[in-house]
Amino acid sequence: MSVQERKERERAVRERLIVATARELAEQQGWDAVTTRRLAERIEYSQPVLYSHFRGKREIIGAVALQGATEMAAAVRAATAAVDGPRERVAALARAYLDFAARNPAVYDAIFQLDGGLAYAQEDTPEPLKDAFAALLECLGEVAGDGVAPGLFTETFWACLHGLATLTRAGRLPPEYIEPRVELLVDRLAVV
Amino acid sequence: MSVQERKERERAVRERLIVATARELAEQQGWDAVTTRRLAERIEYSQPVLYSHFRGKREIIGAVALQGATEMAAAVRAATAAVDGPRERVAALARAYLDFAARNPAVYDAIFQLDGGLAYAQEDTPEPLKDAFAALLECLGEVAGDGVAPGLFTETFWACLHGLATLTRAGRLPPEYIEPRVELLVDRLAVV
DNA sequence: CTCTAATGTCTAGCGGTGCTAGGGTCGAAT
DNA sequence: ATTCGACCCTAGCACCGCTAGACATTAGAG
Repeated sequence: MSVQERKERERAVRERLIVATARELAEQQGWDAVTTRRLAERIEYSQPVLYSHFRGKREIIGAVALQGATEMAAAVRAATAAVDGPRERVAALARAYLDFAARNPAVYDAIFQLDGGLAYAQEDTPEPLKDAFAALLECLGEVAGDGVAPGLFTETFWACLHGLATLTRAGRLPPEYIEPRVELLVDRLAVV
Repeated sequence: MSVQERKERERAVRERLIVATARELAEQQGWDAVTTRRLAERIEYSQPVLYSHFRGKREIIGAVALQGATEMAAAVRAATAAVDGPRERVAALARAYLDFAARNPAVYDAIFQLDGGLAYAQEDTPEPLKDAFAALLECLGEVAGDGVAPGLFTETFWACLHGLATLTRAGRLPPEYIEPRVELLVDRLAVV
């Protein structure tokens, strides 16, 4: 029995190695550079090994996305936990979100831009994704204002942050003035 | 002289055919399906002909993006021109924007998601892109409110719309409730 | 301890991609 | 009529995601 357990353990280690390597490579050189050949070479196994862990490249992206979503939820909670006052808490959330996107562009893409084969906004949505939304909801639900559903407010606010994050990173928006844009969003959207 | 002119005319026609075909194919089957081989086949020329018009696939995407930006600017202006009152004008703009994105997903991607090799938010930005932003600015600048620069306000509002458009289309947001989200955005962000 | 069977991995290859070199054809100008 | 140059196509490169089948290596039975 112990032999089988050891093998499973080793397989799990290797699977984590694949995900970590894919993420690293994506952050270093972009997702285009994450080819199955290069990835296989970096983990020092042949290509087919990747397919014994994942159905294909898409699922690898999905695995990175789930890992990233967990981290993002933690980052948002950490940034908002110690802040007093709903207005400042929302501002802290917005900064933490945009900061995460700027510091982990490839991971952010995996979560929100690329096709990782994940279900979104459904009941079979993976837990990390639901939890990331929940982390936003916990903070943003407080400032939805009367007559506005917290979920709807959270979705809308989130969409605004997402727009800022993606347009900034894609060079569609000048990268300075991030802070005043955040201020504008928070001041106008959040009802304190 | 006339012969040369005719040839130039024919070249221009063919170039438009390439762009139109690429766009059509992208809207029908997604940008992934727009390969140089398929595109060449559809225009009934061989692949190298594409490269006598464009440096590569990226530039073809860029050409579709420019065409789309022009149309989008026109759509926004048309939707807002006949509307009275700044608040309703902004709401009309938002709906027109999201409607354009929903009706022309591939074109929207070409403009805002994909790499078409275009410069954004710089002085050498192509005119159609500048004009599309100007179309937004004309309407949104009115409702920036005191102490907020019209440009900054427009960028931020636009980012919100972009976030809604992309998240909705990527299945990250449930597609119903588009209207209440727009109402929320307009009511809170626009100062009338 | 040996042999068999199964597990795991690798090599090699398929059909596809974006892109390009080089040869050939056809029309225009002399 | 002939030359010459512009134009386009065939064929091929290196790479992609993915997989079939050969090959070790190891586990477990006798």
